[in-house]
Amino acid sequence: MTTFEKVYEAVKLIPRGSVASYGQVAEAIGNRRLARVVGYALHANPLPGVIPCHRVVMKDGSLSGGFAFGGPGRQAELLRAEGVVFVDEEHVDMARCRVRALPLVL
DNA sequence: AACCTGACTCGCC
DNA sequence: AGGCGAGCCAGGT
Repeated sequence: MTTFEKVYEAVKLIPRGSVASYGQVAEAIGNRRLARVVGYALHANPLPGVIPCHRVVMKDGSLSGGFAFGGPGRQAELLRAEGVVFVDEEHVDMARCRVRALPLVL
């Protein structure tokens, strides 16, 4: 099981209507410091249609930026469609929508 | 095969 | 309080 695959597994476990920070995903695969790799993993091989990468945001709730998958605002659009609360146009309300306990991926 | 870099996060200055 | 460096992995040059 490569680190990338673990990342994908963890991200797939994020429940609908919730978001997780890169750090949380990294934590879920056993290493918080892998946060960077988590982001790179999603960028390198998004496995379109399988991995809800729109549910992964920075720890302060900010989205990845306009260069992510569908295009600028696409991520926010998808998240809102799932009922995720936004504090502003590009910041998720982490206090409410962040996953409480992301299962550990082995 | 080695080096650089990239959707991050935290700790130290 | 804000800026910078370190730690992690994989893929391209």
